[in-house]
Amino acid sequence: MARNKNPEETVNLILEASYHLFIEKGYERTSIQDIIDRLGGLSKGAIYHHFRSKEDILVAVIERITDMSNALLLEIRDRPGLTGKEKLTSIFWESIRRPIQDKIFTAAPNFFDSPGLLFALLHDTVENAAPNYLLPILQQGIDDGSIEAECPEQLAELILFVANVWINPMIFDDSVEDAVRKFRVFDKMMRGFGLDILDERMLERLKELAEIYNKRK
Amino acid sequence: MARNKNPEETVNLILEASYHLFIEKGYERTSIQDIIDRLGGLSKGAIYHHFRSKEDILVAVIERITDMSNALLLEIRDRPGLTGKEKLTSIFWESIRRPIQDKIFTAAPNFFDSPGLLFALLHDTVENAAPNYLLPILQQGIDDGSIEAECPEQLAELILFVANVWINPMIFDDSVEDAVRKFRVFDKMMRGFGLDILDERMLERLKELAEIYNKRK
DNA sequence: ATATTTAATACCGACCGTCGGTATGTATAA
DNA sequence: TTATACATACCGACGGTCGGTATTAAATAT
Repeated sequence: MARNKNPEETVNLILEASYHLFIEKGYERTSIQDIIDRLGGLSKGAIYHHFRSKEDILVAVIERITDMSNALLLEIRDRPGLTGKEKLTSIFWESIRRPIQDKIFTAAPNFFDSPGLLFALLHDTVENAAPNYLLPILQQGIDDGSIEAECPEQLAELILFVANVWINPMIFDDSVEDAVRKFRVFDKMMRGFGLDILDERMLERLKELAEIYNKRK
Repeated sequence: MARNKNPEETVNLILEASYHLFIEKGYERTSIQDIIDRLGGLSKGAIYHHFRSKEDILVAVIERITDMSNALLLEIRDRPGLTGKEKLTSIFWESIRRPIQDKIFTAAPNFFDSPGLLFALLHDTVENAAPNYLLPILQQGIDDGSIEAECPEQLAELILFVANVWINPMIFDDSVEDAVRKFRVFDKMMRGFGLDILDERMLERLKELAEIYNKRK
């Protein structure tokens, strides 16, 4: 392949190809050669010019995914004119209304063949998303009186944790009924913390999603 | 190495060696040669006589770990003369009193370098532990009136999920205070489900554990 | 301004060591 | 004698390296 004047494009191409391959085949089962083939013309040397290792590519890909999935949290956190509780409600409603991780979950029926990806999301949840995005929202809620919490750091972790790793993959559950039950249990958990932010509108939308995804199997 | 009269011993040796290596170095970074070296004398042919692949060894090792960590659940589930709620309390108290996963967590400061292991525990939680061990206990509690739950299947999943993946690794948290906060949030969550099973005795024991593990770092 | 040199870098592809896995052989237990 | 517990030589594929080439931008000279 001819030399590119602005190499960022090449980096993007590599990441794009790797992203799809990692999701389709899993990280371990994707070889450098696979990436080269998909890029059609780019050489091994080129890849190793831009990345130090295969794992380095994975890290960059994961960063993309987490950035993408955190974009909504970031935007809502800084959205003006809302109470903390309203922001929390917005997060759940909007992430259900237009599921960001669509591409990941739909394109990757063997998402669970790639523990690395799931684990990376988990790691990001604890190290980044919870303290930097959800915690400030809870704090604001505590300040403006719309939320009550004794240990907001841990509560933020728990909520994102359960939402990302337990609730989110529910679309793979064998039945819509199970998805609804998960939603109810999650709702009860949130109410236990004084957070009555889930409503019937969300449940209806959830059923829609569950049905759509179930049909694809 | 000479031929062993009962080959089960050889299988055990292979699993034992692999178990430690997987925990110390992670699965990916452990080579078959590493296992051979650790076994001292046994050959590659021997290993591939007893196992079809490296992944096959991993599966067997994971089965050992999950069996070990489920042994307590199994025993308590079938323990006679207790209400469902009392059994639930027993699970938490006894798993804190003598932490089963001691060996895993202490021997593996890079446990999180092995997403595969963590993921396997997670998978076992959803597919095995929750439906086969915790759910019957919740069901019994519902029957004998000591527990109230609308969706026991999902509740069992959630509880084990949070306990295994969020609470259990807390010993690696930077401070004892954070561990205590996690415990409080978890307690509040359980009380939200009408399960007031955690008490001060557990908290004290937890502080002990957290202090012990923190000193090792 | 234009031409020439220089240094940096985007990219190539042959090559290397290591890995998981296999084929074949040998010794021992039943 | 036959099945099996093990040994060993070997294979292809893998991640990664390295010397080299082509292209570009910056520095310098004209």
